[in-house]
Amino acid sequence: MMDKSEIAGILDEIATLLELTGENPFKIRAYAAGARVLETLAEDLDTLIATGKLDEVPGLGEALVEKITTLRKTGKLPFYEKLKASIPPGLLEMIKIPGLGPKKVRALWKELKIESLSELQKACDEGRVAELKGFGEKTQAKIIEGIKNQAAYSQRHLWVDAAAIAEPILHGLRQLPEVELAEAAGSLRRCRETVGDLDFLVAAENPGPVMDWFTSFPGVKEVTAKGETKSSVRFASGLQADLRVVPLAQFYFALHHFTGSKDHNVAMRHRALAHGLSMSEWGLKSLDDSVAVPVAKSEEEVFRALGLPWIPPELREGSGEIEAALAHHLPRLVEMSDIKGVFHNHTTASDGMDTLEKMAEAAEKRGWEYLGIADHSKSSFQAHGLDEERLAKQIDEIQKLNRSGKYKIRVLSGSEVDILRDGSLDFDDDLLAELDVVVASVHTLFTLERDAQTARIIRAIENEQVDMIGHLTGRLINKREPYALDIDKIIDAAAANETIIELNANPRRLDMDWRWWRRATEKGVLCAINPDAHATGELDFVASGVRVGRKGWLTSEQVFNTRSLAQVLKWLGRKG
DNA sequence: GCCGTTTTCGGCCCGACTGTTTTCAGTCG
Repeated sequence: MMDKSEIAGILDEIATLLELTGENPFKIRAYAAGARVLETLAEDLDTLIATGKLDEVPGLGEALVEKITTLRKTGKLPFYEKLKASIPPGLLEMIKIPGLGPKKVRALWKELKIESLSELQKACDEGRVAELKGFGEKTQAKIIEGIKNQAAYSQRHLWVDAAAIAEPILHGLRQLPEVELAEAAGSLRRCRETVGDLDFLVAAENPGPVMDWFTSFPGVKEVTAKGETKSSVRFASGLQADLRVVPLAQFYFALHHFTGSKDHNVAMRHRALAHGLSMSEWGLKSLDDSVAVPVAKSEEEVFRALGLPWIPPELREGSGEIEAALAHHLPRLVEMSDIKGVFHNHTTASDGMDTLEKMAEAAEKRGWEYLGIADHSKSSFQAHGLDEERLAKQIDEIQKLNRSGKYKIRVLSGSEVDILRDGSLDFDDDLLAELDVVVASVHTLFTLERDAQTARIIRAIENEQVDMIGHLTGRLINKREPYALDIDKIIDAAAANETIIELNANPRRLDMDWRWWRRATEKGVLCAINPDAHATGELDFVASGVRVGRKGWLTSEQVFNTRSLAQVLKWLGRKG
C-alpha cells in the first residue's frame, strides 16, 4: 500500500507536470500545498478516509481528497498516468536546470521540439536556442553550464556540510564595519536534514562593501547574480549562497520571510490579510498602503503583530504550527541541554574506532549520566560483530569499569542485535535479558518486499527483550533510499508493545524521519535520540538528532534519553 | 484546486534580479 510520503511525491509530480502544461498557477500551488499537508499529517490517513474527515484538513478539498483516497486504496491514479503520458519525461530533467522554468521549457518543447537534455545540449551547440524569442546568447550559455553541472547543482547538501560552509561566512559578515546584524536563514535555520542553498541576511545602510566582500569570499567559484541589495554565488561543491542586505528596521521582517518555509509564509500572509494587513519581507502594511508596523526589534515582534507567539524556526513548515500557536498548543521542544545520556554506540569490539574507556571518558566530558554500548552482533561479520562469548566478556568488562569508579558516568551494557530475515534476533532471549539495553536493527536484506519487511520488524518490536529499534528505515540521505516499510503499522506495533523507536542522529541517517514523529508520539511511542557513534567525536551527532527531533515537534517528555539514570534503569528493567 | 466576518464566484503573497526588451516576462525564493 502506498504511504503518505509516496502519495505526496505523486502530488508534487502532478504539480510539476501541470506547470509544463501551462495550467492555472493556483491550481498547481494547490497540488504542491496538498503534498506538504499530507507529508506532515499527524492523524492516521486510513482513519481520516474512513470517517470522511480528510476534507476537513486545511488545504485538501474535494478533488484532492478523491485523488488521495484513490491512490491509497488502489495505488494508482488514472488522472496522473494520463497526465504523465502527455509530457515527455525529459522535460522534468530540463526544468531542473537553473534559469529554466515551466514557460521556457515549454517554449523549447513546442517551438524547437526539444524533449530531452541531450536534444537541448545539441540545440545549444547549434545556436538554435539563442535565436528563440525570449531567449538569447546569455540564456543559452547558462543552459550549457547548467547541463554540465547538473549533478552538482541539483543535489541537496547535508545540513552539517552546509553549516560548515555557512559558519565562516556568517562570522566574516559580522566582522564587517558596515554590518549591524547578520543571520543565516532558509532551510539551514529551519534545520532541515538537507539544505538546497544558503540564505544570508544582513542589516546595513551601505550594502556595496558587503556585496563586494561576499562575492569575493574564498571558495566562490561563480557569481551568478549581483545587484544592489542581493547577490548569489556558487561554491565548488555546487552549493549556492544568496545574500540580501536590508535596512535595520526591516531586518526581522526579512529574517522571518527568508527563513520560510514557503508554506509557512503563505499561511502567515493569509493570517495578516485577515487582520487587514499585507505582509512582505519589508514589513506589515495596511491594505490602504499606510505603514502599519514600521519597525520590528525582534522576530517576536513580527509574530506579535499578528497576535501570535514566536514560533521556533524548526516548526515553520506550514504544517499546523500557526493553528497550534493560536491555540497556545505549541510544544516546548526538546533541547540539547535536556539530553542526559545516549544508548546506541560502538567500540573497537565491533566496528568502532575508540575503546570502551575512551567512549566512557568522552561521554562523561559531555556531562551525561549514562552511556549505552551497543556493538554489532555476530551476523554483522563485516562489522566484526560480537558472538555470545565476546558479548559476555564485554558485559563483564563494563561491570568492572562501572565498579572501578574511574568514571562517574554509568556505562550500560547492550547490543545492536541484528534482526534476521524472519524477524527473529541474532542472540537468544536469555542472553539479551542480561543486557541493560537492547537495540534491534536491520542490516541485511534491504530489498525484502514491503509486507515481509514490515512483518520482520514488527516481530522484533514484539520481542520482550527489545527496548528500541535502531535506524528504522535504513536510509542514507542522498545515497540509499529507505527500505519498503509500512511505518504506520510499525508505529502502532511500537505503541502496543512499549518499544522505543530510535531517532538515529547520524547526520546521514536522521532515521526515523522527523515527519513521522508527531504521529508516533500521539500514539504514545517514545523516542531515543542516539548518536550511533563509531568514535568519540561522533557522540556529538546527538545535536543533529535534537535538531530534526524538534522538527518532529518532540518535547523532552517524549524523548527517553532526557530521563535521569534512575528513571532510565527503572523503565528498562520493567519487563523481563 | 482551495476557500469564505467583503464573496459559493472570483479571488488567490510579494519582491529582486536577469535577460531580452524598449516596458516586461520569466525565474527564483
